[in-house]
Amino acid sequence: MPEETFTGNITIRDVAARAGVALSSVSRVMSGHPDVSPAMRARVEEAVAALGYEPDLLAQSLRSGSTRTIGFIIRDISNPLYALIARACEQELRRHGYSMILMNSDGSIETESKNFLLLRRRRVDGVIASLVAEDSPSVKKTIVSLRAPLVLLDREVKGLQASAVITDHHDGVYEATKHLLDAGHTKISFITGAENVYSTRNRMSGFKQAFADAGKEINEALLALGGFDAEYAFVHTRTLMAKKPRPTALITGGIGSTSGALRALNEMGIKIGKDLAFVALDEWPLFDVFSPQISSVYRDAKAIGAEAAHLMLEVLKGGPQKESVMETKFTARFSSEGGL
Amino acid sequence: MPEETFTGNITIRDVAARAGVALSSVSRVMSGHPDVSPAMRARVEEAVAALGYEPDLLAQSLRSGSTRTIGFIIRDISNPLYALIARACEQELRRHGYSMILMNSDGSIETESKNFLLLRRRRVDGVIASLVAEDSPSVKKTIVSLRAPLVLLDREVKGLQASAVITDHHDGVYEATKHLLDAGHTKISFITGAENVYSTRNRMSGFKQAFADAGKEINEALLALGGFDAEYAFVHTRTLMAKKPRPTALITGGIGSTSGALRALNEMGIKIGKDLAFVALDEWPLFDVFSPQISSVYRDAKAIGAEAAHLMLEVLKGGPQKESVMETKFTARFSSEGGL
DNA sequence: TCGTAGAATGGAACCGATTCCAGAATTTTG
DNA sequence: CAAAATTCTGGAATCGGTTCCATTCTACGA
Repeated sequence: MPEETFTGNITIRDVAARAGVALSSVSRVMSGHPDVSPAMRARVEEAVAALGYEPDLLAQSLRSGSTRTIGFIIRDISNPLYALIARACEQELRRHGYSMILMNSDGSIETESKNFLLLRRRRVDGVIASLVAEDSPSVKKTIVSLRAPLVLLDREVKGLQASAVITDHHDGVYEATKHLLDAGHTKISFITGAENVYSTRNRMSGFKQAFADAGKEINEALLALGGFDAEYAFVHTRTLMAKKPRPTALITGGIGSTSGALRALNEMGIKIGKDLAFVALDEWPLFDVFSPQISSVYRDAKAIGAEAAHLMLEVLKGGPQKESVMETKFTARFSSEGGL
Repeated sequence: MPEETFTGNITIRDVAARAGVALSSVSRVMSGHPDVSPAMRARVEEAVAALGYEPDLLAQSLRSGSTRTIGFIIRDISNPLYALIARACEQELRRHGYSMILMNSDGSIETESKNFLLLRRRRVDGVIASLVAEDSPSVKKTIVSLRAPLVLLDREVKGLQASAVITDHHDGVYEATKHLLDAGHTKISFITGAENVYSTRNRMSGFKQAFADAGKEINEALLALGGFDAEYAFVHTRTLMAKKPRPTALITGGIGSTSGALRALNEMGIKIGKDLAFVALDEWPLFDVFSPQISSVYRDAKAIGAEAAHLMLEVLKGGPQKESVMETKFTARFSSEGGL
């Protein structure tokens, strides 16, 4: 009987000693290697069970080169849309034996860059990310240096090897805009992030298409495409709503924008669905319960998260990189009435 | 000039070769060890810069025994309260060089247990968790076997070495209940999770105290203390609201419960603030913007997350385990009017 | 019966760092 | 100026596994 000291953790060495076999044999049994006799398997398994041995994932990772860990970088987990995506993604990754390291970039390119660097040092097997911007050369360089598969969320970066889960905002926004135009609106405001990310460009393309099809002109002065955060939307809602010919309708892109705009409108005493027609892109939980009920362009965050995980697992299995397109759906509710 | 092949990663070996020194010297320079001559430091730093060397965190972890990783186990990251906590916590941990592995337990004790086990195999330096239940012996055993510091969120487990961030729900709930009792309500329903977690017990204690101080009797049949999920609240709201003498007021504990209850009330056509006085424990983003405006017992999720990180860092530095108490605040809004 | 293919096992190198220990170089002390 | 103390540096062991290679043993066909 070997001198097993139970002060530290039980290692493969302890198991080998107890079973009276070589380290390599224990390893083979644990990993299900075919070159193992039934007798050997039984002896090792007995020792493993008796000692309660569990292989150290750190040591395994160092040797095998795979950490079974995926980095997940988003702007802000407290954004309910991202939270739903993250949850579905984590569940799916976990089902396949992967863990998720979560990092918030807080909307800062430097933080985002640092996060990528750190994930590289941690040797993660892959990264799922929603970039702050698509046109940052430093982030791009960092990503290339990762040499690990990448899945982008609603982003398109030229010259980058990556899978992506892309939302087709175009159709949803087109329907929403058409809905407003049909009701007679032309002074339509749009508040969302900058056009250096796919989602904004794609949304604007639906917006423009609707105007073009209706033979109407977009009033560029009513657009505020500068940031996804609530603060930006708050400030610009106030500014836009103070203009001389006031916009009669407002579309906000993203939950932060919607949140900031609603707060500003509330403070200004502007009632949506009455004084102003309002459409939100992306939904809140309980959109259908709270009043005023808000017209929205919906997307299935849970499906997006699961799909991101699938694309990642696919590439990790040696499969090809892919781009999945998720759809959006416009629902007219009370908030998009009135305003004229 | 050594034969540096740039096919793989740059290791400490490459740096040592280029600088013409021993591995140990490079290691000493990198870790800021005092026994290093200025000349040595300069040579090594030149080589590090020239090669772009970054130490492998995996290898460092294996040797040093510290992964600089904290596990974070919660029921559901898509719960906005947890999302805010997680974000603040991650930011704080990141500022101190730690990364966060996020795991959802989905309200299942088995999943929670598996998560703890996995975190142990990953050799995380600590775990921050909001347990599904406090009375599961299997989870308790698993936690003890972790032999890593633990910070509990709103939980008290007897005979467990752990720090904790505890919310003082008592006072907030007391005020809320008093508010309802003062208005003349006695048939007050309460829907939330089971009493095998601290938060429910502490909330019930405030609830009971208010009744006692008012000299009124609690109607036990109007309590539904069985689950934090929306589905449970949905079902029991329907049942409770169908009782012969209908409750005139309803308190829901937690965001899931509130969500399920609101949906049920909406379907049943019961208007809060008019047909029923309603108070929610924990807030949603934009509680003050949506209508009907909901009376609530608020707690600062951001502060809770940051505090959890602090407690963890404290213990990792060798400090003592502690328990921090966060306060709650009741705000009466429109939803708690009417009902009688 | 012997040579050889195949199965099973042990030994050792390796993944990429840290750290202890011994020895060389340098400085201080008597 | 020799001995001792101090400062640096290199070598080797170690963390806990995986995997290649060589060796032994068994079974098979010629």
